[in-house]
Amino acid sequence: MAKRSRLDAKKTREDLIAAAAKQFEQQGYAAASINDICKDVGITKGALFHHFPTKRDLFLEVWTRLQVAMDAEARAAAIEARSLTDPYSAFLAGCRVYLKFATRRDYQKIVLIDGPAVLGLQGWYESDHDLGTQNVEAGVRYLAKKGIVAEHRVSALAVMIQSALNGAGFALARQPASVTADAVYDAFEAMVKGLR
Amino acid sequence: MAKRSRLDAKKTREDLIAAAAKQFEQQGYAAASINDICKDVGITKGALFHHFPTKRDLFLEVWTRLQVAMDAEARAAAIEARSLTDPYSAFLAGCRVYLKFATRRDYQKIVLIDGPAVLGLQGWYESDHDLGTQNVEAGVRYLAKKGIVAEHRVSALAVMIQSALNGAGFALARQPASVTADAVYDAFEAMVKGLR
DNA sequence: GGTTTTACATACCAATGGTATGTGGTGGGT
DNA sequence: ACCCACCACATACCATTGGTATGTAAAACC
Repeated sequence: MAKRSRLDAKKTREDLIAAAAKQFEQQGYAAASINDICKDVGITKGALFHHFPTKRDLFLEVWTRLQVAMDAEARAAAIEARSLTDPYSAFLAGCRVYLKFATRRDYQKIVLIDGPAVLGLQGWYESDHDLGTQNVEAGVRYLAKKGIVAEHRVSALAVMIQSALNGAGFALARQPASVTADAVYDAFEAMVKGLR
Repeated sequence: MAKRSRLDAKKTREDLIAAAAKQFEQQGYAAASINDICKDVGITKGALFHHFPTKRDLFLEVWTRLQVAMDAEARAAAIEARSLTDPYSAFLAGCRVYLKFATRRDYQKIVLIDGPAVLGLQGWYESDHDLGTQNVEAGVRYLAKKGIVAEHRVSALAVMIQSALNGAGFALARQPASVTADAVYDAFEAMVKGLR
């Protein structure tokens, strides 16, 4: 039986993450089977547990990649908007990206739904990979510096704004949709504008 | 071995729900063992599966009871506030109760964290037991009737307001707390007031 | 008072996440 | 060029899990 080189190992790992992401999205974390993931990749459990010591660690990897992707896109959007217009628009651009991710099925199932249950309260908040929180808080803090919102409300507002975006994403995923993406974004802007 | 009467069966069922609630809160749904719950009550699995066809059904019962308790308290507070002052204060009183529940450990773990993962998107939204959503939406709809918020934003705002309260509850439970309950109230009221 | 139904207990099952161990190939050191 | 440690898997196995099938004594009903 052909044993693989280090380069192949990296590919195996990537395949594993891709297969896991698919299973976690489609079946949910609990229903996603380690055996099924291995079958998808074409390896055995021994290989999987060689790359990831536990199912939770595999999930964490998938979770982190989604968060990093969201972070990158949000930062890029915010930076572009800031150079084109003003920092306030930049903040809204970041929120728009966040809202876009909150409507994605994989992001919903993995990050928003199973994430808290699998990683726990600690994992959710203590992890410095919770980039959504950091970005939103940075945005609100900037608004405070500009005098748009009160300084002492920054933390509380940031938490609530991020949660509002999460909930909006859920609402958009509901079938049949009682609200549209445009309506949500409109309402969100109205809410943020009211903070002045 | 003494077989129980129907009155004892009711007690067994209640004991089962109480033990399950404790386990679900302390261990989380996945880690909570059916065997442990049975051991707590002093019965066997046969009895448990006689009362609840599946672990999920047992969880649903615990989940529903929490939702009903929250609903009752929120309605009572809103009704009292409305008779004392105005409908706007009544809405805030209801939100205050919701926020209080969102800081409770059992409500967080069972309803907010494990709830979506166990019951799924369908169970979360399609269930007519999601009283939190219904109450918040009713409150916002009333504000719209009074001209405080735009009519076409009712649904979107309701979802975001409820999620904002959820997130605020989590933040308040975080150790060490980066925000206080008063600060959250203050920020929440400022956000809602801005909607006019 | 005999029959049905209720409220459990007992025994068992397939599947799960995880572990312990085996093994062939690869790469670095000399 | 050779050796050997290590890497990347495979194989075999395990305890525990949620769930089922069946048994059974007591209660409820006609």
